[in-house]
Amino acid sequence: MVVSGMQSPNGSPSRRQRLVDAAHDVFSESGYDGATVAAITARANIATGSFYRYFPSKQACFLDLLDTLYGELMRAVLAARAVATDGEAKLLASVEAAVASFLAQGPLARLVAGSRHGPEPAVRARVEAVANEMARLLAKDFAELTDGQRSPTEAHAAGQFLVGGLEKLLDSALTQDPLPSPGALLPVVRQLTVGMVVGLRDVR
Amino acid sequence: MVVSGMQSPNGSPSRRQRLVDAAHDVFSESGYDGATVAAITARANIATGSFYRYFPSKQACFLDLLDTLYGELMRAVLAARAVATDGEAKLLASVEAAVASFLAQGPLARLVAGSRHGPEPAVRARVEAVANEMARLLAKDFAELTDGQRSPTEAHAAGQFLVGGLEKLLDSALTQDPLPSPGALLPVVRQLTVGMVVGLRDVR
Amino acid sequence: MVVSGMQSPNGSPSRRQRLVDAAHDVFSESGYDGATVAAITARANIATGSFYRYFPSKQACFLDLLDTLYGELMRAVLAARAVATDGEAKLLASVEAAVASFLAQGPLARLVAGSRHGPEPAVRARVEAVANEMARLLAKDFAELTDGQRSPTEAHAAGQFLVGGLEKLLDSALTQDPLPSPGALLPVVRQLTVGMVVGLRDVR
Amino acid sequence: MVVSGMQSPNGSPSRRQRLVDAAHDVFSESGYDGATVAAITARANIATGSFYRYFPSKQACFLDLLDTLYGELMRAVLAARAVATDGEAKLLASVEAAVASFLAQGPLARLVAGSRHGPEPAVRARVEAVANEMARLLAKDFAELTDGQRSPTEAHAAGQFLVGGLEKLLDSALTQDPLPSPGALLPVVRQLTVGMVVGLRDVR
DNA sequence: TATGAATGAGAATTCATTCAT
DNA sequence: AATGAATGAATTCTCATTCAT
Repeated sequence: MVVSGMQSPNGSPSRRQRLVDAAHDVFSESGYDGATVAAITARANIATGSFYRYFPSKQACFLDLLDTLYGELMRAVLAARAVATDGEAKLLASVEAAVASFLAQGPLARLVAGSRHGPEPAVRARVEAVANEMARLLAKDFAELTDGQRSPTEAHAAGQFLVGGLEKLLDSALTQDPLPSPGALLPVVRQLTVGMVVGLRDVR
Repeated sequence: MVVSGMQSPNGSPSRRQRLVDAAHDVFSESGYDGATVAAITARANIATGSFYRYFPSKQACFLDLLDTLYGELMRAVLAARAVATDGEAKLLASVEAAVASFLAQGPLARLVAGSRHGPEPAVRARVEAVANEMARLLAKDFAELTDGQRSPTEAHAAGQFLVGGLEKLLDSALTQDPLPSPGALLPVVRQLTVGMVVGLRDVR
Repeated sequence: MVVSGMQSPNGSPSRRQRLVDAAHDVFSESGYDGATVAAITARANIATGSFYRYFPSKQACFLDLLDTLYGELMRAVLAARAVATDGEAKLLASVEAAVASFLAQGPLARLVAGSRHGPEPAVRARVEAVANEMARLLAKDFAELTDGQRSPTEAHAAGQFLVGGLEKLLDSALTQDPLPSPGALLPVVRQLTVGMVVGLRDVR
Repeated sequence: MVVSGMQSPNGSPSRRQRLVDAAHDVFSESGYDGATVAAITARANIATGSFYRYFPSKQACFLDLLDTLYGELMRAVLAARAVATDGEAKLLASVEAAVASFLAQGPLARLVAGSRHGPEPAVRARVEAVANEMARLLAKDFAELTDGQRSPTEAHAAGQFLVGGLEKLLDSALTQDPLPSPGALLPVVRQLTVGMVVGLRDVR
C-alpha cells in the first residue's frame, strides 16, 4: 500500500489519507468498475458512509486520485526538463522522470490505462487528458530535436507512440512482484527512447 | 458502425451479424463493463432475450469478438511475415499488417486496451494473451535483427514497447472521424519502427 | 419413459403421446417449476412451438397429465372396490389398487407430492383435489369398518393419514432404480393399513 | 403471520425477524420457487436490497429457515423421547412433540413438503434429510417395540409411513384458519399411531 | 402443420448513495 | 463526525409464449 501525504499529528495517516491510499490500491487492482466503495472503505478501515464525507462520489474520488498522481508526475517531469538544454535531453529527462515517478507512485500506469475505456465519460476524458498532455510535451521535443525535419503530425505521433510504449512497459512492470527498481527499467527505456530519436533523425 | 460478415440473401445483415456489429461498437465505446446487453440488443434492434440465442453470456460474446478480431489480426500478420526474409523485414511486415488489420477491423485496439483492467479475470487473461502474443513475435524479430546484441530482456521490452506504442497510436486514430486511411498512418508507423530498429542496432 | 395411450397406425407413438410421456418424465424429475417447455419438447423430439398445438399452456399440460393419471388411478381403485364387501376389504382393495396403479403409472406420486406447493394456485388446487378425493374415499371406509365408533373427524384424519403415508412410501420407492415391484411393496403397505384398522377398531 | 424471536427494545420485531417471518410465510404460501425475494421484502416492508444484508441468497434464506425449524423440531422431539422408557412410549412422545412443535412453529410442514421437488438440488437434499432423520428415529422405535419381529425394511417403511401421514395431517391442519389447537389434533394422531403399533405387533 | 427463432416480462443479485442514530 | 444499515435502480439471464416461414 502506498502511504503518502498528510498525517495526523500523532503520526498515523489521517482518515482521508487512508482513504486515498486504499482507493489507489483498489482501483489499481480492480479497475474503475471493479472497484467498489465498500472495498475501498474496508481497506481503509473506515465506515462506508464516511467515504462521502471526503468525496462526493466514487467518480470524484477517482478523478481526485488521478489529478494528484498526474500532478506529481507533471511536477517531476517539468522539474527534470528544466535543467535540460536541447530537445533530446528534454525528452530523455521527461521519460526518465516519468518512469521514476510512476514507479514511486505505485500502479498509476495501470490505473490510467485501465480506465481509459470505462463507462463514465468524465473519467475517460480526464484519463485521456493526462496522456495527451504528456504526449504533447514529448511531441514538442521530437519536433525540436529533429530540427523541424518531421511534420507536426509525425512529431505528434511519435509523442503518442512513446507514451503508449511507456504505459505498456510500466503496466507490465507494475504487475511484477516485487516492483522492479527504476534502475532495472531505466536503461531499457533510455535505450528505446534514444532509438526513436536516432531513427527519426537519420532515417530516410 | 462496422458492417461485415455474412448477410441474408436479401442483403440486410443477418441478425447474428447485427448483434456482433452492435457488440463491437458498444464494447468499444463503453468498455467491457460499461457495455450492457440491453445496449447491445437495442443497437442491433433485437430483443434482450435474443442475445442469449447467439451467445451464452455477455462475457462469451466479448471473448468471441476478441477471438475473431485477434484471429484476423494474427492471420494477417503471419501472412505478411511469411514473405519477409530477415528480422527487420519481418518486424516491419508485422507492424504494417497489424495496422492495416486494425484499421480494417474497426476499434479493436480500444476494445483490447480498454478491457485489460476489467473485473473479470477471464476477460483480462484473454486480452493480455492477445497483446503478449504479438509482443513475443516482435521481440523475436528484435532479437534477430540485433544479432543477439541485445539481451532477451531488452528484446522483450522492445516488443512490448512497440505493441504499446501501436495500441496508443491506433486507439487515438480510431477515435477520429473519419477513420484515417492506412496510407496516412503507415508512413509514421514505419518511421517509428525503423527508428527503434536503428536505435537498438547502433546505440551504445 | 412411460409409453402408453394412442399410437399412430404405424405403431410409433403419436406426437401428442410423445409429448405427454416426455412431460410426465420431465415434470417428475424436475418438479412443476423446474420443468421447462423446452426440456419437454426436446425430450419428445418435437419443436418448441409445437407444444402449443397440443396444449394451450404449460399449466394446462400439467393439469391434463394430472387428470389422466388421476383418472386411471380412480378407475383402478373403484374397480377394485366394486368386488369388496365390507369396509376393511374396500380399504385394502383401494390401497392395493392405488399402489399398483402408482407403480404402473410411473412417478405419479412424486409429481403429485411435488406440485402441491408450487406457485400456481390452479395447480395446487387440482393436486389437492386428487389427494382429497382419495382421502374421502378411505375415510368412508374407516367410518364403515369401525361401525361408527370413530367420529367423522377421526375417520377423515385417518383417511388423510393413510394417503400421506402412502404418498411418502411411494415417493421414496419411486426414487429407487430399478422401481420396486408391487410385490415388494404391497405386503408392507397391507401390513400398515391393517395395522391402522386394528388400531382404530380396538384401541381405547 | 408468525411473529417470534428477538424484538427491538421498543417491542416491534427487529428487521431481521420481520424478514424471517415474511420469508416463512411467503415460502409456505408459494413454495420455494414461487416465492420471490421481492415478495418477501415487500411483506416485511423492507427494501429489496436489504434482503441481502441478512442472507447471502434466497436459497440460503430458505435453508436457514429450514434449519431453524428443524432444529426446534428435533430439540422438542429428543427432549420428549428422553423421558420415555420403551419403544412405544418413545414413538408416541416423538409424534406428540413433533405435532406440537409443528403447530407452534407454523407452516413448517407445508414448507418442507412443498420443497421436496423444487429445481434446486441443495434445497431438495436438505428437505429430504429432515424427513429422513425423523423417519429413521421412528423406524428405530418400531423395531424396538415389535421386538425385532418386523424386518428392518418393514420398520423403515413404518417410519416413513408415519412421517408421511403426519405431514399430510399437519399440512391440512395448517391450511385451516384458525389453526387447530394441539389439543384438537393430538388425540387423533395418538390414536393413529397407537393403531399402527397395535397392527404391527399383532397382525399376522 | 411443424418449426425454432424472437420476444419481453420478470427474477436474483449488486452497489452507489443516503440517512437515522 | 462517524457509522453502517437501508435503499432501490440497474444488470444479467431465463423461459413461457408467439409468429413468420
